[in-house]
Amino acid sequence: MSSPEAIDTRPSLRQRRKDARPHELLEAALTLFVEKGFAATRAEEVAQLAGVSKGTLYLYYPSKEELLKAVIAHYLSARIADTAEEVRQIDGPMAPVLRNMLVPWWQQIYASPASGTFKLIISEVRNFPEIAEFYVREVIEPGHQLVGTILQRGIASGEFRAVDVESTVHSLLLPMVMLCTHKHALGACTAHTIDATRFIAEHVELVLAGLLQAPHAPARKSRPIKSA
Amino acid sequence: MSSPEAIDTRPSLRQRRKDARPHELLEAALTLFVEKGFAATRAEEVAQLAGVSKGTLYLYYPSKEELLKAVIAHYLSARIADTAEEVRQIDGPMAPVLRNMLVPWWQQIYASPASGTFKLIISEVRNFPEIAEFYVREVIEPGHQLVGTILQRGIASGEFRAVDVESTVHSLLLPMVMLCTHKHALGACTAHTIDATRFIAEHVELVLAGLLQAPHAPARKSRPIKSA
DNA sequence: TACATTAATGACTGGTCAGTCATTAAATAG
DNA sequence: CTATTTAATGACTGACCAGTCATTAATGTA
Repeated sequence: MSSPEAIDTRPSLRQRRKDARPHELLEAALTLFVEKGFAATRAEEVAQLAGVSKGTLYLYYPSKEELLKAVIAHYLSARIADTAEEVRQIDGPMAPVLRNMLVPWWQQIYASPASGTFKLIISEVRNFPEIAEFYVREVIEPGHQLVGTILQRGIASGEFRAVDVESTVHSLLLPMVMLCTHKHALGACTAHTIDATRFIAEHVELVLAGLLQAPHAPARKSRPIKSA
Repeated sequence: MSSPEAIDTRPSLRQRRKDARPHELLEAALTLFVEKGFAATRAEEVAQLAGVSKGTLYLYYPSKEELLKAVIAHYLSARIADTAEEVRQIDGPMAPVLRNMLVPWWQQIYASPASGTFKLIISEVRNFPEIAEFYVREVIEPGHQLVGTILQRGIASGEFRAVDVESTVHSLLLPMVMLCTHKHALGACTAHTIDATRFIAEHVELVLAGLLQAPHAPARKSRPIKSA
């Protein structure tokens, strides 16, 4: 049962461990950085959670700060670009795109550990400006581009009202980001929970209700508004 | 010009300084905790920004942690309860309430230093559970109660569609909180800015468009926006 | 078998910082 | 003017922790 060739393919337990370490360390680091914050997390805790000693951590990442950057970079290895390509190839009404692509996309993100990156970035960007640059370029801009395009196409076809695109993109996305952030902040330490799956779907429906052209909306005379 | 009684009223420079110190320290602490995070801020920095020595800081607050709690408590000394009372006394349609009370309320919060408390709480609650409890009781619950009541009254009168109240409250508020958070995170270190005043108004309009019963829906397009 | 290489360790070091306290300075009282 | 009280200081201490490196253990090789 032991032909010489067979032996060669076996990468040895040790080698396999070694290959897996960087990822295990990143996962442990994400968990702790999100939970306690970067400054309040000790390097040794990260190592321990990943099942190695502190020395081993520094074998793979030269400093705590580099570890942080690696965490951010890893968990953003973007699906956004792919999704943008998918959307470009769709034609027809945009409402189903929001319902059937944006909603599950966010539901997945929310459920995954990647949801923690938002809290992490919010808490730490100001101390690490490089992260800001990276994050804006890799996540915010592509994301806005994507949703902005969907809205513009809907407006162009007459499906949507001619709303302010910039604001509406924020109206769609900010609650999602806040929801992910909440999960790892207050949501993690009180009974005050939010039914995320439901909220994501409901929110998109509400925005859609505000976006879609009312069938025959007669311009309503606005009631006189009393100043407060 | 110097009657004996007049002398008595003068509280002496030193006394006035002493009275002002706690607030000056809180302001300095808020600024730095929001900017750098609690763990990464040195007690001496806070003292320096408030123009005193480290020893003086510890004369007024027994520990860094107590200082943090005092900051949160102080900047939440709530306007929410007052607003709730005002709203209770209003009758008639609820849309103007959202437009004329909620919008300026958030615009004010956004512009004030209090906007930083959201980032602070997000970053630090998990390390200080007492803060969570306090914050839920003093801010989240009253806030939700207030907005929830407005929505319910609108639905009861037929002004609004019968949406899910819980989700809609979140749809209204989460973006506002995220906006304040953004101001002190990414917004403070990149060119990627959001026109907050405008967004707040537009967002409420968008949600209202989704809320109002279709027949009454004001198919108002871009209404003139004053750049603030 | 002995030797070489590579992975992993954890005791140690140097710097940092929360919190203290003996001392100084200012204000007030007698 | 002297004595007393009160505000403020900043040098100091002890704990903590990022990052290092001499040592150990495991694996591979001859």
